[in-house]
Amino acid sequence: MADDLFKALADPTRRIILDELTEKSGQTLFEICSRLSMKHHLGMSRQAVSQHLAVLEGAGLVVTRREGRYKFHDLHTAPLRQIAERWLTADPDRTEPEESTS
Amino acid sequence: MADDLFKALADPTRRIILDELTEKSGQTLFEICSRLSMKHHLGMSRQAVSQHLAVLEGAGLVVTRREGRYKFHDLHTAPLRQIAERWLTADPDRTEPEESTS
DNA sequence: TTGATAGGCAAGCATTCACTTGCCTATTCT
DNA sequence: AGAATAGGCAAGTGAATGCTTGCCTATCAA
Repeated sequence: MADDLFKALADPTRRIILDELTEKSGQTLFEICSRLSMKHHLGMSRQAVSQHLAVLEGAGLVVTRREGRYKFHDLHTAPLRQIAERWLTADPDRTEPEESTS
Repeated sequence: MADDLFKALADPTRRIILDELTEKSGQTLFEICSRLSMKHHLGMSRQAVSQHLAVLEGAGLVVTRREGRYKFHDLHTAPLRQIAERWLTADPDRTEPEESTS
């Protein structure tokens, strides 16, 4: 379960997709495709992006809803919350938490 | 740079190593090996574990110090802090942050 | 109904990745 | 010095991963 999450985040393209969905949630596959192509110069096939979205959905980071022939992809950040906390609990090196916790 | 971090976290064995270093920082390679074998029933060669530690060190999650013939591995959680925050900033679905932020 | 748009399925390919095996170096103990 | 301990380097292997290509389904507009 957690494995899917970390594996999903392991790919740079998928992280960019999350960035784009953060900027604008509820995008279609084609919309994400063109954003990757335009903004990030990633010339990938539509299927490649579709597969990435499937992985993200499998990890629970993206939820989808169908409307007619459109399928909208929404970001779901809930699974991210547990990530860092797994090792930050015991936290042996609180060297630079931030500049002076004001 | 961030790529090394996410790639390092993508492997379940490496995450367990981080768990073990969280429980007790400053372990040697052999100490980690036997913990993986005993507690987690992971019968891996010493080199396999060594390679995992190299990946974790490359990601900045583990720092090492040599003393004589021993090499101690310490957890360094600083890189973890930036992870979740990357997509939690805009945060479109604050559904369940925790039970009532008291 | 025809054509265009939005998306899906599945096989194939090339690279990456985790792990092993074999051998080598460095430090410590007797 | 010699043996044991702690670790490192590098080539090889099998499986997983990212991506492509080809074809198929579903919805909407003309």
